Amino acid sequence: MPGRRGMRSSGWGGKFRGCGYRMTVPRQSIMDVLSVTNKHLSAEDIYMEVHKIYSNVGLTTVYRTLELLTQMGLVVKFDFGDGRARYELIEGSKSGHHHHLVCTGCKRSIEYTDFINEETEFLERAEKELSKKYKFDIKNHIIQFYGLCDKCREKK
Amino acid sequence: MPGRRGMRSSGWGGKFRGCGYRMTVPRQSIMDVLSVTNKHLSAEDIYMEVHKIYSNVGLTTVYRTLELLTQMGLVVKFDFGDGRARYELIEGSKSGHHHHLVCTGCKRSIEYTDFINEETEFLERAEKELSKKYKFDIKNHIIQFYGLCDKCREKK
DNA sequence: TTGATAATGGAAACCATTTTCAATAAGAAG
DNA sequence: CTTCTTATTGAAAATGGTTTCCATTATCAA
Repeated sequence: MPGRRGMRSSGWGGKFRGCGYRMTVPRQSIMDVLSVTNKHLSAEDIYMEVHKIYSNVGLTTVYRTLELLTQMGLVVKFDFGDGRARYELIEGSKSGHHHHLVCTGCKRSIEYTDFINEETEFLERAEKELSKKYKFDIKNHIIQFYGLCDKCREKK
Repeated sequence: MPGRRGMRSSGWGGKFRGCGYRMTVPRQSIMDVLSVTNKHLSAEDIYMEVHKIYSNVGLTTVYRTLELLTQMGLVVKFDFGDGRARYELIEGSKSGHHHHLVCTGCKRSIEYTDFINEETEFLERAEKELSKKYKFDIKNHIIQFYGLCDKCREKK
């Protein structure tokens, strides 16, 4: 019976400690929120979600953890132009790899999963070569298409 | 001898008027700055540049114009994570179509033009199909790779 | 030239994100 | 289990890029 007692669910702790960081209650609960959702949440969204369970976790910590996760390459930070950043766990259990269509009018975004296979092939090669050429340790990527959604188009 | 008298250089005026907007001195000067540069400038960068010639153009107007240009699909707005947005004229005379490698450590970005041809083929098809499927009027796109640059990697 | 109204600029307001700092808790060592 | 070092945290205050307000000015169709 491996790992009784502590048994703090998922193995994120190891990941953190492996990078020289500590696993804490706030961090664990933020990971929980991120791995359960299937949408891109803002820092405040996450804060409110975490708050339901641990009402003493502060918004500041949420921001700090999100920054840390981004550095570690576990999370991607998106900017859809509405003034607040969104975060997604890479390969976030739920919705698989995807990209976004962003409306420059209402700033809403649509997630799409089309072409992912063709993309992957192309992106993997690009990633490999760019890493070498520019001495970059590439952790992840984003592709976003900008334009006007159905509703915003007819408004104008 | 077509268009004497006014002869205000480039044909941006028509583009603006065609969309129901007016061509003004601030707008013209912002377009001038954008079409001459070959790097992604922040609103303030543009403001300072414009200010050299027209010291009475306000920062507010720069923001407003940039937003307008983004809506019109003439400009792309980038977020490299350093807290200020960057703007680039599409097909901005100088550097051609390109994408960015963004360092999550120092927030600096590297512009690359590799793979653009292969990309284009793929993206055009994606753009066409996504437009139809999601009823989106796609104006442009971005691709960004995130990771750590050479310097930031050895720091940690 | 004129008039309707789009566009502007400066100052004030916004508000997401960051910084500060004293208090707390993770985890290695004993 | 207790101790000790120090990473982490939370609350409040500060920051600073971007927006909003509004009286004034300028564009351009008629």
